Amino acid sequence: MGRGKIVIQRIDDSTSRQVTFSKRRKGLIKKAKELAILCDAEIGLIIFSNTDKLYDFASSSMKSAIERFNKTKMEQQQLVNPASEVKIVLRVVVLAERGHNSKARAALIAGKSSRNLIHHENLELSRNVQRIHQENIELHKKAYATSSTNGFGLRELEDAADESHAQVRLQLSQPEQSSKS
Amino acid sequence: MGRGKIVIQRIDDSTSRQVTFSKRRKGLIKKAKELAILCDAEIGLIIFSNTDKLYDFASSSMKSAIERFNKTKMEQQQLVNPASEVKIVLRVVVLAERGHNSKARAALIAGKSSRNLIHHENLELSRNVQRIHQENIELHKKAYATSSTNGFGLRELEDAADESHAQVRLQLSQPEQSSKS
DNA sequence: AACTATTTATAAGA
DNA sequence: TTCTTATAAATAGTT
Repeated sequence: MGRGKIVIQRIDDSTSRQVTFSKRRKGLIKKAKELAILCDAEIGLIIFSNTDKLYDFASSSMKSAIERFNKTKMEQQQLVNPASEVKIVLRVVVLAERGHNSKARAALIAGKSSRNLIHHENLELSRNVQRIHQENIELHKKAYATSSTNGFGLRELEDAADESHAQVRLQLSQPEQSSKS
Repeated sequence: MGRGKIVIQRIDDSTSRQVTFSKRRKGLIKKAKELAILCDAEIGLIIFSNTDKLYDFASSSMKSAIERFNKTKMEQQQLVNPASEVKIVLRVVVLAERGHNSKARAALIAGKSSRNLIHHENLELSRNVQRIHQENIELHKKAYATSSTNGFGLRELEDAADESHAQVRLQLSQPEQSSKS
């Protein structure tokens, strides 16, 4: 959309790259805002220039968008994952063959009730999968919680200082006066 | 850009909202891609429809974009924060006046060497700020590390199972054969 | 930093 | 829904 058509490939000239970046970044953020408002969508947009400068837009907050993204991705993973339990059982068999699990190995060598063993291991492993997954979810929660509910983070200190600003100025001048009198 | 001009406000009719969302989302992602290529920028774009469906684009990976975003925000905070040290000192004075710090209060009441005390507290608090900040940075690192280097996460289990897939099939059939012979 | 000729995106209609 | 098309908006190259 300009005097001439362009091909979408890296702009070599650094000056026109910078100019184009400035124009298109502005346009992109505008369109992100419009989409969020028009369609009631939650949007998070992160842009780093090739000079490492950060520009971003979030319709609610970037934290919210990222958390929702991670949550959604994790749920999507969970829907795909039942297959992995089967794979894990297969892996146990391989490990058993390689001598990493003496119980399984013995059963394989004996060639008896390998199906029962596999079923049994399957149950145990399913529980482990569930546990590990739960741990991951909680680690994620904790990870995000730490940055905002640290209890005595810088945000809290600043807010407290801001709140009592007027009083602070008063208090600072009083000791000087009393030591002179 | 259409048959008529529109005002940027939530589209009430759910059908046209859906149609507009579909068109504009596509346009937004296209423009994000173009900006990334033309200007060699790193971009992460997260879009949730009002029906909770996720659409996203990342020029490298969303993980990379989010980590870089968090890292940059943290560094920006650090640059802004020297001011907070001053504020924290002021807060100490306020707290002292309120009786929360007997040492500081005593000095304030005596009206002597409050500047020395403040200077002293400043040094201590600076160290605390540094420590808390470092803790935050490490918590962040840890938070991101846990989701990818859990050691025995599902990814690792799946990869290991995938690797030995062919062998697994062999191993599964052998015990059955040997028990029949 | 503006300008404007063109291209591109898209609102409304089919 | 998908396609069409008139029109609005974005922007490439210029000044």
